[in-house]
Amino acid sequence: MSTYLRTLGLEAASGTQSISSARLSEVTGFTAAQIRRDLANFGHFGRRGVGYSVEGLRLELRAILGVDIEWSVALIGVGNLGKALLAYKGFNQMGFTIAAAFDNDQRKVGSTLSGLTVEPISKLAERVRELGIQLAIMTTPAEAAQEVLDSLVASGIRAVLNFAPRRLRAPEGVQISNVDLTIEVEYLSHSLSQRRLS
Amino acid sequence: MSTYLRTLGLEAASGTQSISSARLSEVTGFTAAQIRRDLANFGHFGRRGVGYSVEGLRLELRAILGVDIEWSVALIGVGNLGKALLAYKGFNQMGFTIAAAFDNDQRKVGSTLSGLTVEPISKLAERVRELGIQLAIMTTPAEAAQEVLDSLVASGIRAVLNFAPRRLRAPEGVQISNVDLTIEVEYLSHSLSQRRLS
DNA sequence: TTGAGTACGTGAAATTTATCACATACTCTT
DNA sequence: AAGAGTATGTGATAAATTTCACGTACTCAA
Repeated sequence: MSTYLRTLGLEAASGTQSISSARLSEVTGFTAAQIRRDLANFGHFGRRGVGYSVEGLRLELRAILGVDIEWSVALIGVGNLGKALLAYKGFNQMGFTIAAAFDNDQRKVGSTLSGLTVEPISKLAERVRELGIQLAIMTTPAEAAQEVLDSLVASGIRAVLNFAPRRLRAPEGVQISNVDLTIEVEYLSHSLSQRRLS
Repeated sequence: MSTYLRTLGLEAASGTQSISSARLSEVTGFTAAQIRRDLANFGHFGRRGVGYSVEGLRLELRAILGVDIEWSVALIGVGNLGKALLAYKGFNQMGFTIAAAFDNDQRKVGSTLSGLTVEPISKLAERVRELGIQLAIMTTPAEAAQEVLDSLVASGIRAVLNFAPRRLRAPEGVQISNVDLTIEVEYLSHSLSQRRLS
């Protein structure tokens, strides 16, 4: 659904009013049937013989993805990856505002990055409450990850995007999404290796 | 398979000789049956009644994933994300060496980052040949992505990891893996939204 | 108004993926 | 040596996902 929304953004920018599943298929690479099925799952957004209204579908998808409202996000771990995410405009465009940044390294605490002052992790619970943060992005070292997650859960956060290469244990009701950058590269090296053999 | 390999690394570090699918299941979160199926797909690595040899399985998985040899990688686009990836040690640990970094921004060309001098994209084909690069990571802006990919393909690269939020068109035989950081966050905001409704 | 063209939505079929359950094979103790 | 315990590998089964194919609904031109 994210991909569809992004594609619709491009289409809207180029002035298209209406779009068919066939056209979406061309651009996104999914099959047309797949796209129709996906969309029909959430409601009847299209008109037969016509297609989908670009603007209408954008609004629907925004609501489905929950990006029709602004989300406050905490970022924990201001290493290289953390800094990159802080500066990354894609989140803002999608309605995610990184409202606070935390790190345990005394040398980083107090410094300003992309307009945010880095705070110590001990302030986490307090700031989460103050700023109404519901979502966290973890870019901590693997060793610290579980401990940080426990703090996050304790402060009431219920959705976490984890970049640390470690599977985390969280109580029921806390949603964790893991991103492992090396997995993707390994997939490529796997297919290159396979190709070599055949 | 990547996850299994990473888990085995941890187990090896803590001195375990042999590991069962049940134990792997605990740590990785996949079901034991799933793990056995996955592994059996590539060969008979385990011993009944005993389990898998941690070291033996690591070697097998390394070979399967193609990380039993060193890969030379080119990085194109030295923005924040590019810098983060350059400094990211996970790639090195897995046998990926970023051998060259490229950018089209004149202000960046010539600067040194993580021990690499940034080169202009015009040098791409030449350097790919010289360094035997087979794999590229693209962290360019979306607008430049397709053009850069075409250059990469022309210079003989056949596997690309793309962080630019745009679906790329590549000829048959060129493997492209897309990473879109916002998709993961949107998935979380989607499930938070759903939860609110119920 | 009618007919040709377009394109969604969706049952049905096909394919893929995951789970179950157990025969097989190994280890260790008595 | 035998029996109890453990754990793989894999047919069979179940579940999920994708694709096919077509009825339905809309547009436009003549």
